[in-house]
Amino acid sequence: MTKTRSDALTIGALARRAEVNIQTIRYYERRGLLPEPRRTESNYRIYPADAVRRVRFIKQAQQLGFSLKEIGELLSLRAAPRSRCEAVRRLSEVKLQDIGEKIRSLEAMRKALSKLVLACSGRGPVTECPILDSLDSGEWE
Amino acid sequence: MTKTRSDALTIGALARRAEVNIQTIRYYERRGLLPEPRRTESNYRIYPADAVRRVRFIKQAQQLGFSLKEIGELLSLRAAPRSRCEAVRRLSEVKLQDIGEKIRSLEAMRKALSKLVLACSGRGPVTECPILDSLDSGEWE
DNA sequence: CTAGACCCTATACCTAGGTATAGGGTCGAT
DNA sequence: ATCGACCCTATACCTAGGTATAGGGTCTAG
Repeated sequence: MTKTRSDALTIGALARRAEVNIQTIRYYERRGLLPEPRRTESNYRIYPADAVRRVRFIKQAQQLGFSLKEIGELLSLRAAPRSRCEAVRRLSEVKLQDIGEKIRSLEAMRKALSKLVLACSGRGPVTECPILDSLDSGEWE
Repeated sequence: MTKTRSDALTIGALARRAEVNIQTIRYYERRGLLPEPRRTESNYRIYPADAVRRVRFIKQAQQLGFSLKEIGELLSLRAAPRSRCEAVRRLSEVKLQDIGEKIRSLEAMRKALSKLVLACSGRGPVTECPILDSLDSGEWE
């Protein structure tokens, strides 16, 4: 009793299973992240069941911080049988560096801002607010 | 010899001193972050010298992570003589929390991705790449 | 046979923070 | 008087990642 291949999906079914909006599927297709699927006679898209995995791949990669453009590169690498794992690792390392920079930048913000918040009693008129004052003078740098 | 008030600036001079694009000044005006300045007879904007501080205030606040919308709130607070420093501190605390969340989210990304990079030898064909594999299966969650 | 749920394309709109361009007018020096 | 540097408005464009709408066609259950 092998499953006969009636595991084909309409776009709506794919979107529900992959937990994205229908429009998002079409958008990914336009962006080249999903291949153009077969069509029925009435021009409806029909997807094989494993299209769900493909969409989830994209979502997972986004959660790791990859942009859609970068995800396109990952997918091309995956599709090219001659490519080496090395290339994937390189993209990932670049992304790790990006993430590190973002974290550092946010930590600098946090440090500067929390210093200001500590300096601010919360009492007193806004004209004496140390937060506004320092934004004005740029002292906090 | 007090400086006579010929310290008025054209938009270009203001932009140069505040180190922003001319278009940015006009954009801030449209967004309500800069008040509409006086005009010459020929309809040129003219700014008092301390408009430079105002623009820098905006830039500094951006560097602390405030959006232009939030900066608008800070500026309104500053302009309202009855408002209390308390309100400024509240906005800043909310912003600190935002920043903290972003950092946590980036750290989760970093952790997950660096685990994958460590698992990847960089050798071998892409079909055996542990990074791509795990994106596909979602195991790394 | 008709209502409702689905699908199609094309186009516009959204947030956020700007930047660029077209088609003008003005000002100062030579 | 004319050249270049400046200014004006209005509008379009940009990145990133979608979402919404208009105006259609299709499919299926009752």
